[in-house]
Amino acid sequence: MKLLLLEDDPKVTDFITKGLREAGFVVEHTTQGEVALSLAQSEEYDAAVLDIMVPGLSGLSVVQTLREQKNPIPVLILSAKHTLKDRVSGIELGADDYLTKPFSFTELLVRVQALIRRNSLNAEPTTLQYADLEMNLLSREVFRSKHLLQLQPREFSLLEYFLRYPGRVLSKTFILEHVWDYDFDPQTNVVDVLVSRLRSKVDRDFDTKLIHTLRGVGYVLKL
Amino acid sequence: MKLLLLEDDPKVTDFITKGLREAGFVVEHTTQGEVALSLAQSEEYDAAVLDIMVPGLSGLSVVQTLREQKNPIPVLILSAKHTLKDRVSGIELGADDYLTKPFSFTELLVRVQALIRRNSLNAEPTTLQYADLEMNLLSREVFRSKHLLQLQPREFSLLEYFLRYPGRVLSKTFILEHVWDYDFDPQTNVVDVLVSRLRSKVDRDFDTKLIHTLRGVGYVLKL
DNA sequence: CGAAAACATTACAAAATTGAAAGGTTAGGG
DNA sequence: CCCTAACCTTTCAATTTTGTAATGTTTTCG
Repeated sequence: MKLLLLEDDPKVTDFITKGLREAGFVVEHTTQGEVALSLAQSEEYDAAVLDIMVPGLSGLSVVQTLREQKNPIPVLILSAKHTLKDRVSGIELGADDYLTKPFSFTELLVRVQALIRRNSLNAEPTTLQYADLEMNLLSREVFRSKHLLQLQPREFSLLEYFLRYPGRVLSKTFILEHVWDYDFDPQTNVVDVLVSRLRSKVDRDFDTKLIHTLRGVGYVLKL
Repeated sequence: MKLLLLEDDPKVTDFITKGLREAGFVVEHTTQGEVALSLAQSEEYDAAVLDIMVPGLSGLSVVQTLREQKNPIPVLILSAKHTLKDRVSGIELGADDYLTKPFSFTELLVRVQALIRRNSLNAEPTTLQYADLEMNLLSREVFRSKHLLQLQPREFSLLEYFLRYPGRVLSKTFILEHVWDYDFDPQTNVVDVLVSRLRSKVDRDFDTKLIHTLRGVGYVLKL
């Protein structure tokens, strides 16, 4: 785990780097915002701890620039002031967390670790699966037991909802709202037809059925 | 960073866990394959180090099961034997790396760190962008300067290739091969038509054009 | 048990997407 | 400067996808 630290106060720097290194982080340190920015752009770091008040480019400017460049590196802002205004603008500019001096080292460590963990967990899934059903959202391929299913866009969309909410009943209203973006009843049986079509591809050729009907309630994906 | 270790030899266990903990890893240890498997399934670990020769379920079986369950956790296999056969079967079953005893601790550390880093870097991107063009592969939305473009499937596919190879010339043959999966010339101007349609959505309403023609060569996405 | 409601399936029609062809435009070599 | 090849755009037709409606089936409840 590699961290980037932007801080100009030698005492604070020493205190932070020592602690973080003991905790197993590789820490790269600089006192200049410009350097911090170009280091962060290398995309080699797992998180950045930036002090607002440094000579040259401030920590806030660094976050701002990084976010403009769509750089998702987790950023923790350090500040001597603890005015609400600063806190708000830090978060608004794209920082993930904010800590005001003075702070205990443990406090910092906990937050940094939380940021890194959150970051890796928050990644959107690219595949959804349930039982032997597998959907790859990037390639748009769907497999049931290694067998490729050829789904139409609407069918894909419905199955995506089933897979995002496995075991949960999706009402017809929910389906109309999400698959079609309708907030009214089209007075036809579109949903029934779509479910039927999806079933013919997902369930017809298999013994264990995955799409079940709950009369008067909706449909569920379950074993 | 949390690691899972499957190892039954107390001396080796001690040697490895101490070193890894000093290097900042949280190490969870077990001597039984079954336990290792269920721990790995919790998806809380950043990597697993598995010894092949342990009582009960072997390290190889653990990897195999994990891979069958599509668990992408990076796995390093440890083995006393260094026969080619073992090495091959370990990698074949889905392990990411292989180390034979005896080994130096540094050797192990380097490999584990490499695995974790590689894993987080190898993640497929979910958005592609170039200049003010932005494509989200998961939501299938495309924006140019915050303005949503309504692309058809074929248009989307072509633009995806442009964005995956920005600045690189895509020949008509390349496009036929990738967007259509043709390995022959259909003798019509489908490619020209598709490029024209894409341009009308991507470039028509904007001053700076992104799709350029290279007469006799192909098309490029560039500023 | 029988009627009504909810659901399933099929067939057909409408709409959207894609491919082919034709005609116009541009660029570059002779 | 003209001719030709490459490219661009538009139009039309074929195909694919989606929506509607009709008909058949199942379940529930009096």
